[in-house]
Amino acid sequence: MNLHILENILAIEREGSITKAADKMYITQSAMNQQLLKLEEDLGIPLFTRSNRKMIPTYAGKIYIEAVKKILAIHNETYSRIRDIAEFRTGEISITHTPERGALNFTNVYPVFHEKYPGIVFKIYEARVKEMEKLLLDGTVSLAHVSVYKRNPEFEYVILGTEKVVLGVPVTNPIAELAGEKSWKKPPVIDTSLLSGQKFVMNDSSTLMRDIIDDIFKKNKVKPNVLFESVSTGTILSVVKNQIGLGCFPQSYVKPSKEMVYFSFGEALQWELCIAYRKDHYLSEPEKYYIEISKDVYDKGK
Amino acid sequence: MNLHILENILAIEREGSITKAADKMYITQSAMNQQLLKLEEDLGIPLFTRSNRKMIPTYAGKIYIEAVKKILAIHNETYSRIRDIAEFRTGEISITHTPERGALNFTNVYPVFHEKYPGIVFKIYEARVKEMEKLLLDGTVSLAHVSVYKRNPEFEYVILGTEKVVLGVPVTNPIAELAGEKSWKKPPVIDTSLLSGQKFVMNDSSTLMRDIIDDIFKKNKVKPNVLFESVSTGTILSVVKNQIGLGCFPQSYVKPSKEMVYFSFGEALQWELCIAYRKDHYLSEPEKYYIEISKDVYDKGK
DNA sequence: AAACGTTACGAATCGCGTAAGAATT
DNA sequence: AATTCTTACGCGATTCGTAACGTTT
Repeated sequence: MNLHILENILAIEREGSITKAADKMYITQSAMNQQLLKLEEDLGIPLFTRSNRKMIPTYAGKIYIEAVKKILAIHNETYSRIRDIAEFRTGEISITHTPERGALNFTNVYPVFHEKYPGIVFKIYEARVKEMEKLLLDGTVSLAHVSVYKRNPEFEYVILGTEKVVLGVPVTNPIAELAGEKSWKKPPVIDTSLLSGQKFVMNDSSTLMRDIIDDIFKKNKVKPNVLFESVSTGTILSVVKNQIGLGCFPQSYVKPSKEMVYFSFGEALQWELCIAYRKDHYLSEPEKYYIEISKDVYDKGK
Repeated sequence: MNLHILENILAIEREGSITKAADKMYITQSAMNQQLLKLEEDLGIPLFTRSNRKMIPTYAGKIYIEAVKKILAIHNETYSRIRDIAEFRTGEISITHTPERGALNFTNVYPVFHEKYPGIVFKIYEARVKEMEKLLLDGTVSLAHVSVYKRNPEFEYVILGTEKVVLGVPVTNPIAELAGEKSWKKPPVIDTSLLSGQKFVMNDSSTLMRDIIDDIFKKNKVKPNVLFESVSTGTILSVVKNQIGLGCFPQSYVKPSKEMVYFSFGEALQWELCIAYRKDHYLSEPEKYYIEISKDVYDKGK
């Protein structure tokens, strides 16, 4: 059944006549009549009482007409919304990032983006790196701000930059002497054999960071003394500053400090900061633009 | 465009695959695919991103799907309502009557009616007899409880009974002596020549009653002295009882009274109590039933 | 005679199924 | 090789317009 019949029914009611309604809708009386008769047959009840004077809706007709009005209202609104989307005037970019990292990046990128696409809203999901893959695969999210240690062949990655993992050591720890004056500028590579038995505030086992650290410690046969775990990089930093134990965090958190010094793990321990999306995902113009300015903002930030 | 596509779109989303959705909906993958492609072409934007893994709704797709859900909800509700109407389980009878008369009849008829058709509601319009014709003709109302003095060829009339017009005369008026003891049982016919110059409380000129009285007075060259007019039969009765003047009202208001006596105008002044409807109006089963029991109730009331 | 709804019929269009193609796993 | 979406093509159903018919004013 053709959708036009819905509008035509309303026309019949408005005009009070099949002939007049047909004229208004640019079809023949015959077609209009056939549409109405077929509809009435389908419903099993007349929608109008035929009077030579006028087409008058029956009780069923009134109910049907009310429904048609509601449906057409929804239909029209939906079509104009979708037309807006097609023209990038409105839309949604769903993106996921980790609680600590993404928000930072996002607040720098968003104002520039909003300039060009004021109608597009971001739907932000916070998730650990491991969960992000699920969100990308099931379509909950189209983009993910992610630190990549091991790539997944189902995804495409746009590299914003690389970041080393840094080891923070309290100044009161004997190891700290090996760091030199300006370790915050260029952290020297640590001799991992020194780390066995050291007290550590570890990243929570839900984090990618923890996987990576476990990985490198296992390779180098380091057995750390884990005091406790935390998902928060801030907590880890403050534990180190308070001379309680050693901790690992991304390079971007490094700042000159009197309470701690920094070491790196060399090339072995670094990851890529990426925006990831499914290989089969069609990138919309706004999404492409978001990725572009993310790269720009990251480069300027250096 | 076939309406089935709406349900099919939801199936594609649910199943995450055209093939599976097609199986569920008992059509071929090909047909399902063609429907989706055509719809997407019409909208000018894809509704799903094709992944070998899954069909994932795009942002536009999500919006479309939401709209479809709303539309199908309205559609289903409407169809079940209309099915109920077709089977007389629910419905509406729109009827008009005069403020004084109809309500009385209606309260007697309604309980019996409700027994058989509990789902049918009455939509009651109060109107003067003269306005009733408009309401019937424009379809606002399908039935009218009406007192018929002159028939209209556009309407069909079901006669419930006839009713004479009665003249009420205060006992203190000299004419009252002519009435005899039990005028409330059988009002004697008045000699209209006695009425010229008498004080009258007249029915309002919007009423059919007034037209009829004017008619008969003109024929008999009676020139009444009109004190004032009222639409309310109750007012007229109380004026007569208070010995202020004479008044006319339907026979059904006659009761034994110490303050007034009754006369009739003979055969000349009587009308038919009817239920009227447009000749081209299709009477539904409940409407037919309502008319039947109206007749029954009227007959018993006598 | 004019206006309007209904019906008959042929032509154009639409929608579906079969079957083959293309791409991915 | 198997699965899934896409495309080609032909058949059958649907829909529309022309035109005639029936009824009312």
